[in-house]
Amino acid sequence: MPKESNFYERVYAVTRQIPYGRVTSYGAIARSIGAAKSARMVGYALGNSPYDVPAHRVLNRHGVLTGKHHFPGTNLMQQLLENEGLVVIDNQVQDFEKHFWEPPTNQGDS
DNA sequence: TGAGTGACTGTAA
DNA sequence: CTTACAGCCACTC
Repeated sequence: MPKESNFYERVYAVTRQIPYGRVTSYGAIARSIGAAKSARMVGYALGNSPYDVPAHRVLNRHGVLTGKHHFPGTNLMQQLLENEGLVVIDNQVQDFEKHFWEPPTNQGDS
């Protein structure tokens, strides 16, 4: 039986809620699900995400496309972000704070 | 059961 | 400003 790891499920749930043209950080998602210390696992979970979650909208704390190498293509992640109206330069999102989207904290509280 | 690893973060120099 | 180190949790082998 495919046990549903609550941790992963929460990550997918929050990632799917990221609005268009917005971006967030692994740490922000981790905290929203009550696992602030597991920011690394958030990215790990996205890699295993069985859904089409917009993982390209998830960047590190500095707004850098740390996981762009994990995407198919070479600059697909950057292309997707630019396609949403964002400006990416040198794997870094410009005005990251301005486009930053903070996930709902109620994800960790039923 | 135990050891290794990572799409991170924060603090220090 | 950049570079370096340690802590951290969940997962896989």
